Amino acid sequence: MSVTIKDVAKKAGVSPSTVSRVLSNNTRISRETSQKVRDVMEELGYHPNIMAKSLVSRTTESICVILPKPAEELFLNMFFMELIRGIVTQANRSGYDVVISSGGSEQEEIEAVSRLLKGKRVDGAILLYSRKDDRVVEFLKNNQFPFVLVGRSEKYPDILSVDNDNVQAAYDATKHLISLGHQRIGFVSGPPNHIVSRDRMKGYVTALDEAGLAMRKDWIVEGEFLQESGYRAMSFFMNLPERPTALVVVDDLVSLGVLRGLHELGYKVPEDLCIVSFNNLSIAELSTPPVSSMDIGIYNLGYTASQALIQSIQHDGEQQFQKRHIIPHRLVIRESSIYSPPRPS
Amino acid sequence: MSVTIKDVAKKAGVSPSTVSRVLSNNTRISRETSQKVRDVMEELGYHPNIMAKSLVSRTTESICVILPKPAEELFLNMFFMELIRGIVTQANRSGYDVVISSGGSEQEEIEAVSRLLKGKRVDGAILLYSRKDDRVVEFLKNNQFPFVLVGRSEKYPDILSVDNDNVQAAYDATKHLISLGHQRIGFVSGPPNHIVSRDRMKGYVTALDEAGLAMRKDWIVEGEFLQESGYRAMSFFMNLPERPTALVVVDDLVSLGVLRGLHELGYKVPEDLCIVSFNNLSIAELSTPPVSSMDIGIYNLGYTASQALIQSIQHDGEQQFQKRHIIPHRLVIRESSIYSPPRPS
DNA sequence: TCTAGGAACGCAAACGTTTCCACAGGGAGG
DNA sequence: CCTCCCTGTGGAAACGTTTGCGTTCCTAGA
Repeated sequence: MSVTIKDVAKKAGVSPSTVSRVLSNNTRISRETSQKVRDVMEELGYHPNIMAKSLVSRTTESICVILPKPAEELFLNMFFMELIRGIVTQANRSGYDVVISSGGSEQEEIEAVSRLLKGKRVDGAILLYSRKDDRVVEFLKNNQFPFVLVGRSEKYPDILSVDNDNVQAAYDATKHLISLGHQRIGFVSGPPNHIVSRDRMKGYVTALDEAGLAMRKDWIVEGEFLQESGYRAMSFFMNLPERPTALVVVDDLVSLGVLRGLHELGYKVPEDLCIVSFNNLSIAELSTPPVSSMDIGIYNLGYTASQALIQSIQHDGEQQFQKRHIIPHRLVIRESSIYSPPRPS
Repeated sequence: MSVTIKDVAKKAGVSPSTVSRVLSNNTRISRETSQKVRDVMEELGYHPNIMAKSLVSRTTESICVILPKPAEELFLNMFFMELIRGIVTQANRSGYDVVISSGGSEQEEIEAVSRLLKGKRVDGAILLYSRKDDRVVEFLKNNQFPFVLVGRSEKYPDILSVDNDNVQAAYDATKHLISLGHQRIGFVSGPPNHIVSRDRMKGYVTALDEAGLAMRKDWIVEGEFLQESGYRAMSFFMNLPERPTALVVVDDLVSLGVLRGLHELGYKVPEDLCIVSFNNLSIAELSTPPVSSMDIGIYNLGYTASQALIQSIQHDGEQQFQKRHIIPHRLVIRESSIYSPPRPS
């Protein structure tokens, strides 16, 4: 049927082992033989059978990435796609393939990952989410499978992971507003049980502290990572007797809600309220007005995760590699935060 | 090392062949034997080695999807992710895995697909884009590899493909504006060499024709699938002596540009201009105001593509299956088009 | 009682690689 | 001149399955 290593061997007048060695760039093969074999491979249109190779070499040169369950998916599409691009690009560059698996329930995820890893279809896995007490992490850890987590696990701080320094990022974002002269800065947060909400809140508070500004409980609102959260926060904030002049918002999507809320209430951004948000998804740039956002290097997160995983696969056992990778963030300043409030009397 | 079919056989007191037959739900295995084998598999934590299986059965039970080159990627992330979700969900449901491959140049794409298909890593491929004279399509066709195209190929109309009826969709969108009483309707198109631009333009023109409305060349603007295009189109349209009261816009992203342009010029949507656009990406819902958009069932496109491909893989040769699949569209009406113009004098 | 045929299972050959071991030939060192 | 090592190559086993064919046993029909 298709042309095998034996066909090439026969035609080139060598043994299959020699052809195999040419394939793997083995030294100890003479220049001439090597070239002759390569010519024959070209001539016959030979492509090595990856399955056969994997079977004997016990390595598949591919990794899998588990998409989180679809519950909270919709608005995260841009985020994931960017991440996947980073992962796939790096993996391909290292000669690895990427298998995508969609998670349903946590149990289904475990079954999928189990089938892929125990069935030796992939050499390792990338996990895209850190829920609290993640059983998938536990499963992978117990079975000694190579894997990397994009995000942070509170329960297992020592596992291979790639993440941002969210505390510092929020600190920087807040600092930016302070440097513009804002003294009354609010915070629209995400769900309090999410580690990222807590980290960003922490950075916000630290920055205020350091600047000697008051941290006011009524200027902090918790919600979901949804547009509605931002929308609702506005009707709350803008009805306060004393209002903030600037806002740190935990996510771009929430910012969109903030923007709409302000628009409906007749307020202007940035004149009435300055906004800095997080993640720098494309919607941050596309909204009216464009909103300043903390770029967290999503592509880079994926790229680095892939790199770290493959490294840990290839140098199995050696523990000298870095466990936690921190991807740098960078504030992208746009219209929503280019206004300084009038000096307080 | 890991537990194989032989271990199970030994422990269950049967031959490897029997275990294999249990695995494939072969009849002619007695209930008791089958159950005993299953118990042992459970007990030993057996997982079949997918590579070994593929090697002998000559089928990998996986497909690949080729992401288009990153040039025009950025704003398409949401689109692709949704598509991929559909693909992966259906594939997994059919017991298939999905390998993602990122295209660089067209040549690189061919090499990737060649390696995956000739190397027998995957059984078929999904192509996500129809450029004109696509060499990848040609390559797959010539090599008789199973594949499906999401979109339409002008050069090869007879290949397996999944697409929308863009002519009809544009017709429906335009009709919607007409039924609101609009008589002066413009069209913001994409690149004229894109098949989708032409199809949508055609539907727009047909609807106007049918309603006896004038098709005016100066109310049609061609551009890119970019926000800037919409933005520029506005400074053009709104300076016209006679302006349209409604606009059909070829893509949600372009609509965002339109929205921003109008905002800056001080016009209001929908009072000054109604907008209907295409694709119904999440940004259409999240913008201010939310814009009416023709939902083209992106997830469904992916799901159906995957289904069609797997079907064609499994029933190789039999030609009785549908070649072109059309995914239904559905207009989602939002604020941007809930205004009827004053009756013309 | 004999035989045909079906049900349940075992044997062994593939699938296309990689890799350990063996081996031939040649040059260098003693 | 003999041995040793090194270079370049071939032989063959192994990786973990599937599957065609063969075998055994049992039942039913003649």
